[in-house]
Amino acid sequence: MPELPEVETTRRGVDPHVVGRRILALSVHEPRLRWRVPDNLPDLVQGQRILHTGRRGKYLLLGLESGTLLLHLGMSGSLRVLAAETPRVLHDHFDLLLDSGVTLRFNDPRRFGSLHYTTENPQEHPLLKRLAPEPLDEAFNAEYLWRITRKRKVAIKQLLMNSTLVVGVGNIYASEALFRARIRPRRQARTLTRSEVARLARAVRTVLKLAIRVGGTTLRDYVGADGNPGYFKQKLYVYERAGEPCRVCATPVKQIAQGQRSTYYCPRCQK
DNA sequence: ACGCCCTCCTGTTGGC
DNA sequence: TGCCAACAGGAGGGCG
Repeated sequence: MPELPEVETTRRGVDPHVVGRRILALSVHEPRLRWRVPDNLPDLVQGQRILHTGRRGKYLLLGLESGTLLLHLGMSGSLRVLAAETPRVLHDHFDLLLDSGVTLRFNDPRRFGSLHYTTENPQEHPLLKRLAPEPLDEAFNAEYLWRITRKRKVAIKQLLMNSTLVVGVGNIYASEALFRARIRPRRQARTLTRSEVARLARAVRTVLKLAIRVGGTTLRDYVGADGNPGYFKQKLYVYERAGEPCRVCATPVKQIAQGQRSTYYCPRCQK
């Protein structure tokens, strides 16, 4: 599923095809996404030039002349760069047609994705303004993680997936970061020591950067803007490896449930 | 402030 | 083979 590395991969794939292009039309085929796409959105963006792309957490941003488009890929979404005449397939929900003959086409079987437009500073948008610091920015460091973990009883894995505390980390990278930091996912956040917090902050950054480098993780649906899958699946230590030998110590990987989500860890490597 | 539970939707898988 | 429940990568909103 699209977590930070998949969204960043999509942004990088899309960027050279869209910056400087003009939007000929936004065609919404299915407005019923996570939030209904407003009927007047096509009128608002038509004719505008795309000035830059950006990302905030798992939101992909397209900076236009008079505003910003905010796209979330949800659980099963992908945004592809295609020739405008490419036939649509099931679950293609909108097309952003550009003056180059290319279209940005959004496909999302589960419709948990979303598309918003704002003419204000996008960082002040209700969906973005409460998000935690970017994990690849300086502000996300051991000191920050130490501070937010001190009084929290919640399991550290669930804390990693709370976007007001840490952004960009979903179910896959939470398990992977905890493995790399050698910390058990069920540990209460406040019980982590200084050195564990430092290892975890580093592990989050490392795992996200490595995943970006290989185009993200494709388990089922995800493809980048060019239609290619990501290759980080081959580098997963624990995710979806229940019963298989730990790549470090060969102990069988365990699977547990936390908040209705699967978590994977090595009972020997992680304390 | 925090923690928990529910919800949105479709597709796939596994058990009986 | 068919049916059905459980589950799948997110996260906002509401409640106590």
